[in-house]
Amino acid sequence: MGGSAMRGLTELEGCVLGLIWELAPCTAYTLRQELLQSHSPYWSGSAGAIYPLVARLERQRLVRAKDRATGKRRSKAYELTPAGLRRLVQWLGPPLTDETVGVPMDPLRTRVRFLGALPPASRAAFLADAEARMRDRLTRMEKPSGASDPKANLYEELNERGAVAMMRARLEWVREVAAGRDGRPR
Amino acid sequence: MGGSAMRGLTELEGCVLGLIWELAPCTAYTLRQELLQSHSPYWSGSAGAIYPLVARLERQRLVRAKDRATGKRRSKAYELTPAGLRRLVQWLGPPLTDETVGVPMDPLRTRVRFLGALPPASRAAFLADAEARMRDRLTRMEKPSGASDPKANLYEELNERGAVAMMRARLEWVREVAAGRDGRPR
DNA sequence: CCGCTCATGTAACTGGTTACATGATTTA
DNA sequence: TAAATCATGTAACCAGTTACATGAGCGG
Repeated sequence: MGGSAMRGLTELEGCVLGLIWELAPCTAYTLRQELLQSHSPYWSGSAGAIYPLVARLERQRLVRAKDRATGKRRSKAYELTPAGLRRLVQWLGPPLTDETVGVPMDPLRTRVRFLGALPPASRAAFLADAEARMRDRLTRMEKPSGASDPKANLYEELNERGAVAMMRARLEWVREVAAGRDGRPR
Repeated sequence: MGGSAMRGLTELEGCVLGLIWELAPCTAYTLRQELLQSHSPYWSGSAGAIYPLVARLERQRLVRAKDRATGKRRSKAYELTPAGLRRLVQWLGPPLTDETVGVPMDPLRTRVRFLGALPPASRAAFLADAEARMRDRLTRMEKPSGASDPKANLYEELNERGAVAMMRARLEWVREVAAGRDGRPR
C-alpha cells in the first residue's frame, strides 16, 4: 500500500509536513514565508524547493489541497491527510536515529578545527568576530519574546529556547577557545 | 587569474582543504577515512563525493598531487599549493558569514517543534529515547580522551570539546523539555 | 497607469548520495 | 588460493539552489 516504495522523508519534507499540520489549511506561499522568516534559515525557502516538494507530497497523498480561488486568483490550501499525519508521526519518532541525536554539523566548529592554518593575528580576529556576531545574534533572539508574539504553541517556544541555549553554549565555547588557548589544566 | 570564476567553497570542500593542509601529503583514501571515522559523520565520506571533489580542487590548482606509485599500485598524495592555502585562509575567515555563526540546523530541535503532533504518551517516549541516546553518546565521546590519542593538535582538541559542549547543552535542554513542559515561570 | 507585493510555478545546474566496477595487496 | 581490505574511480540519481517567467490584485 502507499504507491511508491515509501522512502524516508528528507529533513525539509518532514519539516514542511509539520508546518502544514500546524498551519492547515495553508498555501505553499505561507510555508515559504514561514521558512524565510524563521531566524534560522538553513533552508532558502525558495520557490524552487517548496512547490515541487508539496507537489510530491500531494502525489503521495500525504497532503490534499482545497482549491479556493478568490476571484481570478488561483490558490491551493493544503492540509494533512490521515496518511500524512501517520507519516509525520513516524518521521518524528520514536525511535530516533543516530543522525537525529548525534552532534549536529556546525560550520563554526569546523573552521575552528583548522584555525592553526591562520596566522596568529588572524586567529584572534576570527575569534573576536565570532564572539561579537554571536552576542549580537543572541540579544536579537532573546529580546522580541517580550510581548510581541505570545508564542502560539508550547513546542514552538521550547524549540526557540533550544536555539537560544545552543547559541549560549556555542558562545561560551568560543570564549573558552579565545581566552585560554591554553585552558586545559595540562 | 585563477581560472574559473572562483565561486565560494562548499562546506565539504573547505573541510577537505583543511584536512589536506593538516595531513599533507595524503591520499584521497586517507581523507575518506578521516571523514568516516570522525564521530560526527554528517558527511558520508563516500568515494563518490571525495574523488570528484579532489579532482575539482586539483583542476583549480588549489591542490597538487605527487604521484607516488609503490610497485604496481597507483597512488596520488595531495598537498596544498600556495593558492590553496590562501583559499583555505580566506574560507576560514574573518570575516565570518551569518551562515557560519548563526544557529546551526538540528534535526532533534526541528522534531521537538512538532512534538504536539504526537499522542502524549509518545511524547514522553520520544524525550526518554532522546535523553538516553544522547547520554550514551556523551559518555562515549568523553571517555576515549583518557590516554589513547594525545590529540595531535590543539584546535582538533578544542573542536572536540566544542562538540561535547554542544551535546551537553542539548541534553540539558531536552531534560528541561521533558521535566517541565510547564517550566516557564508563567 | 505604474510599480509593488501576492502567488504559483518552471528550467538549468550542482554537490552529494548510493551502488557499482576494477584491480592490487595483504592475511587466513 | 580464497577472502578481506586497500585504493581509485564511474554512473545514475536526487533534493535543493539560483534565476527566470507569468499573471492577479492593490496602493500611489
